[in-house]
Amino acid sequence: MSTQERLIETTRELLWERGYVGTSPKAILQRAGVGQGSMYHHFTGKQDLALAAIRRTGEEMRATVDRLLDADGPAYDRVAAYLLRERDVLRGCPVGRLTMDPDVIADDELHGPVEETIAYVRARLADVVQEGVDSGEFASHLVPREIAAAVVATVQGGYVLARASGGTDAFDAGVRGLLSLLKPSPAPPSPAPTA
Amino acid sequence: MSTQERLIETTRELLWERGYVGTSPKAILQRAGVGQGSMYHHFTGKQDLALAAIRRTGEEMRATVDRLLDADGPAYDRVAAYLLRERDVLRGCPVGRLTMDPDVIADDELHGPVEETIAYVRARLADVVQEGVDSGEFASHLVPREIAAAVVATVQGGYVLARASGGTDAFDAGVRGLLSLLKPSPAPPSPAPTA
DNA sequence: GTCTATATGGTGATAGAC
DNA sequence: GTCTATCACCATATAGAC
Repeated sequence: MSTQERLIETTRELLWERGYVGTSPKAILQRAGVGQGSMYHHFTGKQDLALAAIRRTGEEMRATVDRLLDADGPAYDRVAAYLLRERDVLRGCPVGRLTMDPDVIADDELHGPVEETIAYVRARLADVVQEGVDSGEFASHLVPREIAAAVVATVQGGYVLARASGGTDAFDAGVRGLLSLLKPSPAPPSPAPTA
Repeated sequence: MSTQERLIETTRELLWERGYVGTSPKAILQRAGVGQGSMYHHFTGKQDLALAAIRRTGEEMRATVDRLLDADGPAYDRVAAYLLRERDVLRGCPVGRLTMDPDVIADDELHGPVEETIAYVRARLADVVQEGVDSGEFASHLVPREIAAAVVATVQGGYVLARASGGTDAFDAGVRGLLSLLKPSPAPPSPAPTA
């Protein structure tokens, strides 16, 4: 792996662990095993390097969401796949956590990819919910973009609960709670499910 | 207000805005208009001052939750009151945001009041949901502590969505989405609601 | 490309005068 | 109680040798 790659990957790790204000160039260089000169050769500074790292993390997340939601099957199952996917719960969301970073929010460049990534996930989930409403799988009074927001919020907030309590149970509880609310009723005998 | 009070209140503000790693003693002193000596007279250091600030913020939050959930009325209305209460959405949660702070999570003293406060809110909400299940207001298959976790997570995650998008709409959407899922069905004619 | 100085200002804490 | 040194160390960036 090139020096530049190592810098980006190490920055991604540290941004995830400690956020932007909590990550110093020095810490990145030490963990990457790279000298200071290399970083300022490939990037203009901390912000520029963080930008490359955040963009890549955003791309990765969008790809993951695509993979989960592009699957076949009922809308409920795809939403459930998103909610139940394997996660490093106690580490939190590498994109979402940046929203609590004052220097990220204050910087349009850094804020951009964060905003786009979260918006993308919400939009893709809203589409799936819309399909579920259209097919009669979900109640017609449900508003897809509201349900999508609730789904993403449950995940993002689940990380908060998990980290607050020091365990993953709270995350799982929130997800199960939401799924229990979302689950299509046991379906009265048979009003032609494939209609 | 005493110097000590000013320090605590200013620290609460800065922890809310910038988190623990993003807040320096110097910044606190400047905003509070206090010299360095005063801080080290009243507190042993940054951690000690932050602890006082976090404890107070936690107490305040527990009091707010008590006020909202102790009200009379259907469980749904009380949960809705919690979800719909006035909030400074774009500032996020002064307690929840600390869970993303690596130095808070790594420090048992600082972590303590954060954990207790979030656990308290979840427990109080779970009690309300349990009442709703017991009274038949909510479906019997719902698990109170799971619904409570979903409710708190929706709020905590709603802040993330709001800050990511730079507006409060996403928060409101998530809350409305959850409430639409939670809302007791329009109630078939009249199976004695006060039974 | 990568390295090691070097520089300026911030961080977190202590010392001791008033 | 509050203030102003003072301190050792870190943060971020630049300069220039190799």
